Amino acid sequence: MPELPEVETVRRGLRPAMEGRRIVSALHRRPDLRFPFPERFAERLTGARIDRLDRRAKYLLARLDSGETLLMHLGMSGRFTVEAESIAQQPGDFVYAPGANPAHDHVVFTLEGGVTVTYNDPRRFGFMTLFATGEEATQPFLAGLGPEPDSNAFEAVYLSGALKGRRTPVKAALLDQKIVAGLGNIYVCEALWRARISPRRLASSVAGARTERLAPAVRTVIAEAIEAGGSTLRDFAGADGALGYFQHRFDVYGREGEPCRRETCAGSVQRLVQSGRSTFFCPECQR
DNA sequence: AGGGGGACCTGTGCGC
DNA sequence: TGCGCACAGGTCCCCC
Repeated sequence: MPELPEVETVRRGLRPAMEGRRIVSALHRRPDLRFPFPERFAERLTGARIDRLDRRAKYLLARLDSGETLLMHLGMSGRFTVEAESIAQQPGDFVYAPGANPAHDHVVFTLEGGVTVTYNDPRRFGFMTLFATGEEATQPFLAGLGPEPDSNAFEAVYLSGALKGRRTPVKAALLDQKIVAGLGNIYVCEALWRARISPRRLASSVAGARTERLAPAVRTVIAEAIEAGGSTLRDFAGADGALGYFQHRFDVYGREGEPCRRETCAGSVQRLVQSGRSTFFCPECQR
């Protein structure tokens, strides 16, 4: 799945297709994804205009003029495709991304102007729900999320406080969406490499100079990945062929056995498993 | 209460 | 070529 940069890339791709358009019809082809669709899902969407498409952490939030917000999460393998004869293709726009098995087209939104937005998700870890706009603070998925990496709130002093006393490897702490919103397995590995911090180091021992390096490392890796249009791995197809090239810039993720990219380092990238998930790091320069 | 592990799914790629 | 296993971007839930 997509992590924050991929979700942001999807948001930017979907905006011209969705914002300002009414939903002519909505269709879900099964009763559930990860969770059941909410009551009267299609009915509540039909006729509503999408005023704005926002993002918080890895959630897409479509603000509707009905007073509700459509919350969408892509899980591990979710992808949106757009078919829109009426939208002139501009550099950076979405185009239909072929290759998805249509058996996993679970949701189809038909919008004004001949625009069709289809949600495809083979593993079905994604989900959609509706809530009253303004109720974000009591929404289980949104309440308690940590700051966005690009927000002023996310800086070394905050991070130091958030990691303090945590008896867990720093890698696990950075995956905790309550500490910082939007990081996933790839960008945590990349940020720790940039900050020269071992993923095995206890979070409680990351403070001072290390948080001074870690907060900007998180911020810049996410910013650069967004700038590159996210990364395109297996299940994540951004859409536009010009997008999604950040994976070519991974310093450690998926590079087991290859040389460390730090010029001053003679080490090589190792893979280990933490909490059942792969971690890639350089044991020479990450301490 | 915090932390670890399993569960939820399907698809792909690799070794035998 | 075929089969079985390991692994994949997330996160919820249960148990310790």
